[in-house]
Amino acid sequence: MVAKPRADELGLAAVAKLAGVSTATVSNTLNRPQMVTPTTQARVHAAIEELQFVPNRSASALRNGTGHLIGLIVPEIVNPFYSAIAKAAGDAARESGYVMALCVSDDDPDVELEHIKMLAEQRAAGAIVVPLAADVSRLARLRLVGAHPVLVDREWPVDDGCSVAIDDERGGYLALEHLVRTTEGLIAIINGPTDIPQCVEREKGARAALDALDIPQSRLLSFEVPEMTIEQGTAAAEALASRGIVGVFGTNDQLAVGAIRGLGQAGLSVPGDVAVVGYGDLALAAESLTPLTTIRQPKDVLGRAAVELLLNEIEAAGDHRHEARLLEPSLVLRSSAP
Amino acid sequence: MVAKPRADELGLAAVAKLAGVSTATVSNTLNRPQMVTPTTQARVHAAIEELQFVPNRSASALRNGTGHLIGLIVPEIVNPFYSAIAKAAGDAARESGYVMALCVSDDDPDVELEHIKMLAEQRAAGAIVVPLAADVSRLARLRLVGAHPVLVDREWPVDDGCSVAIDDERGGYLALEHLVRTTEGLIAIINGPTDIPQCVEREKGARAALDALDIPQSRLLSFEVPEMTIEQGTAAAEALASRGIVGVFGTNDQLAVGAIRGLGQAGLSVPGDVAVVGYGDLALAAESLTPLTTIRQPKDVLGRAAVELLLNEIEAAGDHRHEARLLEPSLVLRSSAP
DNA sequence: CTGTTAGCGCCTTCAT
DNA sequence: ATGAAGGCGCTAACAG
Repeated sequence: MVAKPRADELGLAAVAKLAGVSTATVSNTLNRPQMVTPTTQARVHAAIEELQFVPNRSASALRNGTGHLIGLIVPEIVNPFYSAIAKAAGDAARESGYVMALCVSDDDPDVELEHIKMLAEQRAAGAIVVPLAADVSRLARLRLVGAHPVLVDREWPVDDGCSVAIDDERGGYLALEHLVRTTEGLIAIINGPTDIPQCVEREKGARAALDALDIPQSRLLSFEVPEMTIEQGTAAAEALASRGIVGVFGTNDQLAVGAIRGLGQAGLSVPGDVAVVGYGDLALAAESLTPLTTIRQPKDVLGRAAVELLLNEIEAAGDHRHEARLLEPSLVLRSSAP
Repeated sequence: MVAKPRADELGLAAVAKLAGVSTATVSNTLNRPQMVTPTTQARVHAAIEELQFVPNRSASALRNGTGHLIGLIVPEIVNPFYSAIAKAAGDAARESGYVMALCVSDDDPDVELEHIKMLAEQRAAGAIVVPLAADVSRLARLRLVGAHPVLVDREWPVDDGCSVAIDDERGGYLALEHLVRTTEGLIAIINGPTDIPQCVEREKGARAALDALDIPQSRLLSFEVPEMTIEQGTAAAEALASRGIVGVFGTNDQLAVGAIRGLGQAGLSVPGDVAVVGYGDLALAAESLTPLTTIRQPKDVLGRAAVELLLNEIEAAGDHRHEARLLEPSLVLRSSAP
């Protein structure tokens, strides 16, 4: 048989040779230590050290059909909500020995699809997806090559995978519950477009709080704005100022911060005349001139949970029940609505 | 010869069989189209479509010694500066067919090292690193396995790789030039700790502007704070308010926004009594109650340039001159210092 | 322009 | 507990 010149010089074979064992033993030492005598392990590790051996994951990925890569597909990354998720998911991935590919779809379905293809080509073990379109069928591509998709902030139309989300209805409930309990009079909800599911859920929760506390729905005035920005919040509050409101629920922190400004410009003080509650607990909320009472979303828990569900699914041999986890938001009290 | 049951059913071989060509032709159609007759290409593509064939990059990575993965190592991601870089780098990577692994070191050298190891194991083609420690020798691990490290925001001690950075001295120069040209009187620079290189550079540039314009250094008062936060900016401005200053240069946007608040609390108006310039052009700057004049850092250019340098180095056969690129910041005029 | 063939480095059954 | 050997899917020589 012809000798393999390279294999003896680098790679697992070289380690085996130096340690005086076979390649299988080296592989076992690395992946199933309990199958190898401690003494042998020590010899192997010494050889690894000596040769500066770095295992080649492409090779094991090829051999095993799947590797230690997972993908995270998000619409944006320059957005504290998503970057917090990315941070948490990346930490969890690393702790489990996985590398996390960052895929920013930039609100473009074509880009999202391109990322899905690339992850499929890399034979990623799975992907955590904050999907753009209601149509999640394109994620099927991933299943075709053995990658497991996990949804964030949306559930599967048919029970076809794991998902994690934050209970937006509950968040809306908490916000309004606080406002009605601490004020008497008209409250306005400044909300984004109704084609954003989160906006609908938050308002639904807000109105549910009214019902639960036996308060007429007429106490809550809806005000819809086209964009969820500070400017729109300011404009909305200026329009609302003359209506005699005592409370404002901005369905994200930008709207709420804008509302505080608009109220101020209209001569109303926060929280003296009007209490304001936001949603999201971005840095913006704490850093605002009058710190914002808001709904905190457990972004880190969300990110870690997504990875956890994904790894569960990967490691589950064949028996695996998909799981749809719903996380609880919480109220953070600050000056704007004490 | 014994038949290979699997290879005929999926993978490149199956495509070859269906298209009635050899595996080499399929490979060529995919990677060197110019070497294949258009007619044949069409047949191959039809077969690919038909079989829903997804090439396996682990296999080609193994074969080629390196794959289509690059890493981005950053200290944080929940920070608009780094997330903007990540966005740009990720876009550039995707456009070139690379997947980008996000590695957040969380200001921990051990975590950074762990990421380096993992990228080495994956045989990443390269890594873009915003390094933590002054010691970049650990990046050598990457070179050992054929991965090319590119530094961001720091140059190589010895000319041993490519790097990109933003000219902080120039930024400081621009900030102070603007302040001295639009005011008359004492200016304060509120700066972070001198062990942060960027802080030193920015102040150096600020003082260089004074020299260049023949203004005595005594017109610029240095004020150092332990942390570059809004709170510290506020505190600094309050302390400075009684000194009769007419201008403030906050060496990041947080300090500048804080300064505006502190000045306001001391009864001084911005820009009426005092002009304020920040640094960074974060969303915070534009969204501040009095929008902030600041120094814009070309974060997107930085991210794309890093990938460009990296790919240049990867694709350069053997002849490659390392490049250290320095990017120009610019002044963005807003209300705080018109 | 296209076909044949020999591994890339590792893992895992099968034997010992 | 350890050794031997085949092949994962693909590419780059070389032949034709």
